[in-house]
Amino acid sequence: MADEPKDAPAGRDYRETLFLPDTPFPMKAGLAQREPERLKHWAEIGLYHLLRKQAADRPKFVFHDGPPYANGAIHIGHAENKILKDFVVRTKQMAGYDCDYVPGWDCHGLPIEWKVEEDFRKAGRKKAEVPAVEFRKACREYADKWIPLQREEFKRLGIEADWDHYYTTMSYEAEAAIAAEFLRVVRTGLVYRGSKPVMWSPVERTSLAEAEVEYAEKTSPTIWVKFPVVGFQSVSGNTLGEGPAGVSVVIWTTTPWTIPGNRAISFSPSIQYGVYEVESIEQGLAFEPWVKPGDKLALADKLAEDVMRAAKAAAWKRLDDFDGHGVVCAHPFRGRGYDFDVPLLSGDHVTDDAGTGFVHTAPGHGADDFVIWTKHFGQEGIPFTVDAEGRFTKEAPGFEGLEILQLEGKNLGKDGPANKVVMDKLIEVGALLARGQLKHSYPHSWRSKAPLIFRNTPQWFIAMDKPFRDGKTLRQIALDEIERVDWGQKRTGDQVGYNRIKGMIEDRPDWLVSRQRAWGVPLPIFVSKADGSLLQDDDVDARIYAAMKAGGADAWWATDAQVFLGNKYKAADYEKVEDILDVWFDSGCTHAFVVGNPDAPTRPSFANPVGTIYLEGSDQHRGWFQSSLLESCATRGRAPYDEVVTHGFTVDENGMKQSKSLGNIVEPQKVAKENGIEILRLLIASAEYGDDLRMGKIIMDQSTETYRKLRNTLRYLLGALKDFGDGERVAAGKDLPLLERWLLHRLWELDRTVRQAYETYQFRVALSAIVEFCNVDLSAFYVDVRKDALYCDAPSSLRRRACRSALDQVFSRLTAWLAPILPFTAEETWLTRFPDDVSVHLRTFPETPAAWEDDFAGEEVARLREARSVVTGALEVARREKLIGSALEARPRVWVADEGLLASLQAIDFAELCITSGVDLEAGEGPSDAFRLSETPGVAVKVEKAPGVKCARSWKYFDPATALPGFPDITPRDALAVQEWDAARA
RNA sequence: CGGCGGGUAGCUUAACGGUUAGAGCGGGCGCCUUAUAAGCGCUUGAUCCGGGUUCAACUCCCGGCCUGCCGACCA
Repeated sequence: MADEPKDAPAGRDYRETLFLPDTPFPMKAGLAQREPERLKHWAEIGLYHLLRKQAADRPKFVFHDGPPYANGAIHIGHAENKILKDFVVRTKQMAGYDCDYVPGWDCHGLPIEWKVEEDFRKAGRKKAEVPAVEFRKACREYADKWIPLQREEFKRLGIEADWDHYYTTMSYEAEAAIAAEFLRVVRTGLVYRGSKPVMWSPVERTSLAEAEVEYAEKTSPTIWVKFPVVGFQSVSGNTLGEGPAGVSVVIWTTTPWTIPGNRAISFSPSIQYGVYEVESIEQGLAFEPWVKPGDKLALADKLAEDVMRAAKAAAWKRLDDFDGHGVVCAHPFRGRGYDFDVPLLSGDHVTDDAGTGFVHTAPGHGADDFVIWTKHFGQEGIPFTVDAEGRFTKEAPGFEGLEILQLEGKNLGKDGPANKVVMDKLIEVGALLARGQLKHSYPHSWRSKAPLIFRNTPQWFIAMDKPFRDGKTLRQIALDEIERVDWGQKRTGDQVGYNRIKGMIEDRPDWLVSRQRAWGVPLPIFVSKADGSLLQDDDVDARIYAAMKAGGADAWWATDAQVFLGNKYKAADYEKVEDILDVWFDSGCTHAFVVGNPDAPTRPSFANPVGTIYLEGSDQHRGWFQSSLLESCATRGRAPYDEVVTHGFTVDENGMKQSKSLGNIVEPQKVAKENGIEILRLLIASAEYGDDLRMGKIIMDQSTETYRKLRNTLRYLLGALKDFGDGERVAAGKDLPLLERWLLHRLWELDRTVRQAYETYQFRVALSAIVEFCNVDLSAFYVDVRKDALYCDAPSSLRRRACRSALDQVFSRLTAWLAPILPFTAEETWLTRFPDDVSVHLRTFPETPAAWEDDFAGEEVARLREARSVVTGALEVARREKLIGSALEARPRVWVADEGLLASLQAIDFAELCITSGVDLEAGEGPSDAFRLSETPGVAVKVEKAPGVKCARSWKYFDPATALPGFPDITPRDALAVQEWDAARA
């Protein structure tokens, strides 16, 4: 083209003289392929270490990673969690902190134990036959297999972290630290031995988790048993009048063997009870019923008839109301070793749907039973009536050694003699009212299919309500700390998280920390056989810690007790506890061995932080938030965090839980492969993540659209800023045209919005402000208006230089603000413009000069845009009427009633704003047939066709008489630009 | 069943006891062909249901429906 004769006045193709956007930055992102390449590049330049090095002197902000469980491929919930964490870490880093991120894994616990057990079984070995050390080794290997796999999946999400120095709860160091932490708790005096009924399989001699239990049909005996009333704890409120003489409270149960364990009877205050007297019994029976005329029975009114029929009574009458409050009964076996009182306790779990309305309560053999008993009497008085094999102990006098279930032979798992002997004894003492059989759903082991029992077992607890530190209890300290911590108020402005954790800590029972399992950290304690006290000795503790640090938790089992005890104590005098710790205790200790004490951080970037944050799903109020809080309050008297941020869960597009059976699972790996992970990151950033996060095709498509818009905006900026340099820059000031003053003002506003939103973890607020700015302010207005100047003005034009200077500032901020959310695209954009720079992620958010605040420009342009919208509306009508196509074909006549607005419009090039080839401004209301918008009164528009000829370069219509010599087919402005262009290439 | 949340256009969301419930995306209809698998304009479309408080309710209260999380050997 440059070879074309320059004196050819007309017909010259001016296209090459335009400054159209020009950039190698592709419109199509190709995220799925490019993201892995970028990750590789970051790994090669050691971005993580560059970040640490660069921020070494900055204030430290601690982000402590809650460890996911090292089992299975990551799912979308992991992705949401890790991506939100990444947003926090990156925004903090770019806001000027040193925000280190050490990822971790939770390794102990049942799920892995199950898997490993299954592997052994497949290899033909039962768990009981596998030596503990070998079993634990297999568990460790199992976890070790998953960690690198999950790590790679997390990396693929674009998470910036110290992936080479992650923590695990099963490292020898961690296991030793966890044990040491527990010993610290022991020193507070909060650890005690109590008991609790658990699901127990006598056949397998083990406790079971709820998930190991399945329910199956079983036929059980049912018995109605009389408990004679012997007195009252309080005389108030009873309506028996003449007293308790001769009345029996009747209970019903399907487990006769639990009668020796009975310690109470539960009733409901909302059920009507009465005292019923038997008048006659059924005749002609093949046996003699146990019920006799004259028997006085307390029963729920609604169930009295059922009971009487079961007992074969023929006639009865209701004597009086019966109120259970304060009533005390005798155990049916009173005088035979069961001489305690059996109180009636008021409980909400009691119903009158079946039975008698009174519930047999054996606190060692049922969950409800245990709860109601401990509510009234604590751990006192709960007997251990059944041993590990399901045999009665000496605490069931008269029944010692009897089996509940058969433990061997063909009838393994069938009823043993216990039920029958107990029933015979009840008959013998005259306490049995009736009996029968019932087919019902009953818990069984999912492994052996044998029936289960609830069995009271000794367990270790951490006391919530025992004063220990400055006279305060663990519950009080935790509640005090809850007041200090921000539970998301900063983000949401509500008290939901605070209320939730507070309610849980207020209500929770003592912390049950012992488990009868294999894969975990032991309770490294010795119990005195003489008095049951816990051995507390610094030297012993030190030996335990050293051994575990060198050999892991295995050292506890592999080492002879005497080695730990040293010379001071005799192993024979102590019981070495074999239980393992609740895995929640493990993860509750991560603050201790990952972040460390303020005075002994595990790494420099954790020293003296200005704040510490935990961010997890809201289910962790029950889990990690709570266990970390309690552990740290017990050992350090303070919460391990200053802020807790929570998120909801990922559900499908209809708001339903994602599950395999519903087939509505979105896999992050698949998203990365098909859409690119930035699409997912954008989706998460645009959601109110405190609520549930919906995932589905429509939402992904929308996120893709948003991505396109952002990418195209960045691409346009790159194209428009080609070869922009400091020499061209126009500083902010009075010289700046109104539009650029306005644009900088908008950046100033956005800067505040974005910073504050990031500061309060409201990524959605920041992102929507950015996206709206790109759509509404930049694309649909500023860029559209300034395109003419950008493409057609001479490079020396102040207008064009001001425009490019302002766009340069836009570029600087957009790339920074988007970097935490779209780390790949931000990097691609930044390095496209500055290929010699290292990384956009080493930047901080650019400071925005206070001088950019320009309320006048802000309001003025807002007014101009209102007037503009009347014109564009009018143009649309003209277009429909085929008067014009392109806006440049029009020259609207605009009547403005408001003098101030008219002056504003006259002060600028309103035609440029409307992208028309001219505009005629007139004062006044205008003719009645002019176009108006009701929301913008006082502005009227009539569209007229632009006169003149179409400029061959800028396509604006102009008066050819004004053309410069030699350039008859383009406007004077274009002629100057072409001259400049030609001169530059002469 | 109990505890704690959520329910605003097709989607992501804003709003406040008080104009006509705001925006972006999408959809529809056009324009442009100088951001072109782009850009511009116009347009469509919503407070889960039923009561109550109030001059006024998406907002506060009660009840229902749907839905999510939690509910001691699951993490």
